[in-house]
Amino acid sequence: MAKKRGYHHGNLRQALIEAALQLIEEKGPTGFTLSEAAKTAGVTPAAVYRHFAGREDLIAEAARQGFEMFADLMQFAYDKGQPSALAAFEATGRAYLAFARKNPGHYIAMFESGISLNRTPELAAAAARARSVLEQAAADLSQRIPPEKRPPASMFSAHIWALSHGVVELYARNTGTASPFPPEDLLETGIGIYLRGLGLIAPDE
Amino acid sequence: MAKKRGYHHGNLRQALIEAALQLIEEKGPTGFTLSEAAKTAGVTPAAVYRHFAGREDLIAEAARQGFEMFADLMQFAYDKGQPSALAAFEATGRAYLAFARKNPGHYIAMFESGISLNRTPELAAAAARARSVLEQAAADLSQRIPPEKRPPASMFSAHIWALSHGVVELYARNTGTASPFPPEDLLETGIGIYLRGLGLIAPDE
DNA sequence: TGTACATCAGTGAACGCGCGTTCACTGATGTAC
DNA sequence: TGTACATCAGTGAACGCGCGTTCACTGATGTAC
Repeated sequence: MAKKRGYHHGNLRQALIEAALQLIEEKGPTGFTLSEAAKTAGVTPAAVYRHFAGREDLIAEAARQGFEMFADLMQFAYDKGQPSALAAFEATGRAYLAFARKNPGHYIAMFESGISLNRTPELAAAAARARSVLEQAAADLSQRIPPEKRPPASMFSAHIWALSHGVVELYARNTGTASPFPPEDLLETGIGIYLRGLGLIAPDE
Repeated sequence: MAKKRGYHHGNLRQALIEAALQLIEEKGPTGFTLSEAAKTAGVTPAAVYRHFAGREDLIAEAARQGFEMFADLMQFAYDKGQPSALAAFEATGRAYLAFARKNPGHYIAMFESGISLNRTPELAAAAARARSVLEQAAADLSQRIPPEKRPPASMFSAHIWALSHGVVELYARNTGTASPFPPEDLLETGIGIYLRGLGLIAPDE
């Protein structure tokens, strides 16, 4: 708790972002309104305009912070898995799901809010950094595949990203599709089979 | 064009669904409004209530029709690929992406509108049928794997569904993430590698 | 240390808007005789 | 074939609501002297 009550809020900008994240998580990107975020932060709707150009800008900033956290987390997981390229790669997969689970508001703002990643240069940069961490992990691991059978690292990482995102969207949210398996298991086994397909894990492992 | 103009519309129910699909496609699930769907169909908003309980019901019906079409399409692709289990399986993968591409309104209503699949028994049944087609294809193909290494068919199909859905969401929509590869290629190569991981395709194929 | 003043974060009232939904109604259609 | 009537799909006006945004303002804060 920073200093709060009083005419001046102290740190309204961040408080608004956090209110937005909470509301997005609770009601989906549709349900989020600028007015309610302001009310949650204990402030008049008009006050929001001291810090953001409008509703969309607020979402974009939430998404940007999400990508920054996401990239940091993936980078950390990747580093921790070193020097084993395989361990590092699998750690990023687990980190992906963990991030989506722990920060649903951010995840939704990033991927489900319908916001363009090119809305601001800062947002685009954060998203690009996140992508590059995954691509780096894929590229490292690719080294072990004979060049002539090696898929481009960007394709490799796109496969993994798509699988991870699909698991999150279909099985880690309460859409009524009861997951037949825990999402974590689903992702881990899926990645395992995929890596075996690339010859990166022995067939009988 | 069925008989239209006049006090009675003729087939307002379906016209409303089609208007809804078009609007959902254009503006996302957020942008869709009952009033605008009514206007698009050339009718007063109040008229909608002769056919639907409300806004959500209209979306649910659009989603239901989507799942029916989807299940039919997958079944058709699967049958066409027979008697080769592998060909049948790969055909359903391609059919998945083709459906998402050709019927974005349906796809969004089905997977992105935030509607619960258990909202009505009809919707749940349609969704279950779609799932069962994919699971059947996976089960057939699994027969070729030695039982002790065979993953449950429901897991197998969940992997494929998640990968397909992820490719659609991340790379087949204009979110600003320019796809590094055509989504079709991405999905086909991804499924190929996965199947190789299961030992269903020879390593050098 | 105390006072005057500039800054600017947040107020509160107001706006126009389109939303989903309701209601008593109207008039086109189809059927019974 | 023509008339009376029941049905019910669609009308149009109205509602209360919360939205995003604007505006002139106010009063807390921090700085210069």
